[in-house]
Amino acid sequence: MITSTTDPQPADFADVRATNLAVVLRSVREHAPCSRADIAASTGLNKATVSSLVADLIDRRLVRETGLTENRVGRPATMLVLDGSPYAAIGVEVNVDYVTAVAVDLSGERLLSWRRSFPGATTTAAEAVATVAAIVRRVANRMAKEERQVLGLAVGVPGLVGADGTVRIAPNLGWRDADLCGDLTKALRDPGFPVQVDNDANLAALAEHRFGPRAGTANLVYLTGEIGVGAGIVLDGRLRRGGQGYGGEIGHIQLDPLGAECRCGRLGCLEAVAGIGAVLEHAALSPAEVQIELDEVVRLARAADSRTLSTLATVGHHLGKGVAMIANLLNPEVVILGGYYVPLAPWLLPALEAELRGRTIAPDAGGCQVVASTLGYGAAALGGAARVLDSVDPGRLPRIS
Amino acid sequence: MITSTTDPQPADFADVRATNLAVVLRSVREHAPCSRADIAASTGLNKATVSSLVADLIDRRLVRETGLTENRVGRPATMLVLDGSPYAAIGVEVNVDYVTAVAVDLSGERLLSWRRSFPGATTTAAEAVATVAAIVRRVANRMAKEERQVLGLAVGVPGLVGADGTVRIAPNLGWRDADLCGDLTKALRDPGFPVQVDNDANLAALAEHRFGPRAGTANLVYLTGEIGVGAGIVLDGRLRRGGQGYGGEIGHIQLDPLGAECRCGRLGCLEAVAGIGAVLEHAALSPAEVQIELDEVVRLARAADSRTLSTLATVGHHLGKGVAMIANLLNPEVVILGGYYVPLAPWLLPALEAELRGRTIAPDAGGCQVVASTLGYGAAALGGAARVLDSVDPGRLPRIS
DNA sequence: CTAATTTGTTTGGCCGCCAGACTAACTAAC
DNA sequence: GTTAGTTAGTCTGGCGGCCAAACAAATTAG
Repeated sequence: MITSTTDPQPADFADVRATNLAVVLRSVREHAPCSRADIAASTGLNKATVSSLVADLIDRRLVRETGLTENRVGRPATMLVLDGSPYAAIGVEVNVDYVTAVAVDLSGERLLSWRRSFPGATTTAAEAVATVAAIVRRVANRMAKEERQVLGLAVGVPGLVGADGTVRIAPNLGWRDADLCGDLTKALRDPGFPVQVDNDANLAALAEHRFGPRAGTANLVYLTGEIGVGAGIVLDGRLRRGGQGYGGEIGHIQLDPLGAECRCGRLGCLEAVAGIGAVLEHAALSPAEVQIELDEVVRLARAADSRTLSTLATVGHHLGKGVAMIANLLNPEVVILGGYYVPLAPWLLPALEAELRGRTIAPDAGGCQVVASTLGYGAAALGGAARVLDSVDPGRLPRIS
Repeated sequence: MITSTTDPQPADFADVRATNLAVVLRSVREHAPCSRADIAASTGLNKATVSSLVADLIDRRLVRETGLTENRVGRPATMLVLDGSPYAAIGVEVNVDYVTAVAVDLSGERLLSWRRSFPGATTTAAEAVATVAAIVRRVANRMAKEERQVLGLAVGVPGLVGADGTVRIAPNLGWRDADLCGDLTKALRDPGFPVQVDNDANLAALAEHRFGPRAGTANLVYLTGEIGVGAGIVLDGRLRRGGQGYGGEIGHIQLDPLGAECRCGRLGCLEAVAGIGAVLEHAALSPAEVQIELDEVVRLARAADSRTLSTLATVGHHLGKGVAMIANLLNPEVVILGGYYVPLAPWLLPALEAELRGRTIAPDAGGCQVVASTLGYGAAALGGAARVLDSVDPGRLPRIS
């Protein structure tokens, strides 16, 4: 049955068509290369209907016929794949110490992936807008050169982002009430594509949900391991933001009333006792510096330096407390550690898992697995692109025929 | 656009029809009494379509014409209301100290509401099945006498309930791996209606979502204040259970590493430091006894007994920590305190709110309001009925014409 | 070369929504 | 009391999209 997520809206034929277009497009994405007959079989749609829908998608240049078929009995099938070439989606992540930009095509192929150092903590929102706009212009130009139409841009920011794309508070960037979405649109001067802004953890969760090794997992939580710690929550297959869009703010939940002081002024926040700052000796600012310190920590851990191992175990235990909260409250299938947690995962996970299993009421932690992200540092930016792709409504794209 | 929650399923005309039937039914429920023209205006459906859909619903005895109209210019309208009479939904809550059963009609009118003491802590699952079956049989007989068809039964239990209706663990009842749903179905011997089992907090959240003063709020969390504490989480308009259905287990999240020992063996669980047991002098077993103690606490609080006020403030502060976690992670519009918290709310809320506001990163706690439930002790049972009503697919009910 | 097999298109039918015309029933005002 | 105005609900025809089934196409097996 058709179920609308919010207020039930009446349906008509256009909806049926749009739904089925999306179904077929998704089927191609997941099973490519595949034939029309395969699609009909796997979706349950009639062969004739699939033919019509595929023709529509080909008209819109979302799908392409690729050569013929294998050697087997019967008429050879014309295989279909996503047509990556005519479109691109751009994702950008602004963080405390770096900016990342990626562009992907419809099939999720990464067209480019840039990362540059960025003094976020000392940059105003207005300056950041200029920087991001410059990067986006360069990406857009590159896409134009490849004759790709840019479908949209989504920017991830570590902070509270309202539904309208306004950054309410970004503690680690020092921004308040910055209309990033509006200003960026203005700075790009009629960019010809929609601009969205979202929380970085939300976008990273989307990236895992679409591109990660556990893609498609209906319930997953992504934990950013940047200077700040945030959670992106996917439940029942969709990102959940809460009423005002401020969900996932796990970083300032108190884990230890006697813990270290957090930059937010409270004591023992998860971010303070289990953030990357609790691992590194002193808070470095440039990603290069953080990277150097991080490499050093990894080296020491490999060398079984006892002080390092104990620090990492402590952080792992604290992180386990946070993950246990998530597991108890939300019971996700997977919790994914991202950012700087990734290289440290081998030493964090044992303590984390012990804590998790000891603190969850459900047996075996409710089946909750904890893994390190494999998407690299650009997860949030990639997630921005994923969000753009998610918002592609196949029925709305221009027809060429 | 039509959006399916899980894997996208193809749509056809039957789906359009089913969707629109549900839209019209819901419109009648929310705006009753109303005319066909009202429905067309509020849903955007064509007048002709609405007429056809309404005729269908009348055939299925879900909707009834009720007299004519007021005095105003133009042709008088024939008003429509939900036809409560032919159907009933049954909800039951099994808890540590009582069992509640309610039956409601389609419009949510309570047909009956029973509550009886029940020694849950010393009762095996098998005995409970017999007790519940007996109650349900009596309710079903009563409904049969009123010539109502029972649409279904949902039973709420304080514990982990799997997707198949198996009670994995109910700590406060002492049950493990009880196939409550299956056994109950067997005990009822071909009841002629579907039987579901769910967590009590989940059902109570559904009750608030459908029948409470904040009905329709897209993001709300219900906190049970029974012997145990659990959360029911509604996000984006639907109950979210997580991967295995074990979400909402907030009761055993550690709030205070130095806190009192919980019956689960850990220290400082929310349930131990902010459950009803932390308010009452000693854990009483029968609801009558709990009620007497509770009344005494309320009396003392009214009389401004300093020890009582300080106890309630402490519990309120702890509860505030828990609610702050929820607000930070999920950003709901409302958190509803239920069960035994309700009569204590006037003294709990000030401390709770102070803690909440101090611990949430979003300004003004992300717009999160905390209120006491007004649905009474039968919230979970009522929610069971709500769950049955939610699963009513208007297209599936028999046509009479 | 024929049979078997599989793909994808064509045809006709059906169903449900919509727009607009039309009928129905009432109020208001002259 | 008659006429105009207003609102409710039904009827008709058209359209769009899905489906079943027949058919055409392209290949392998024997």
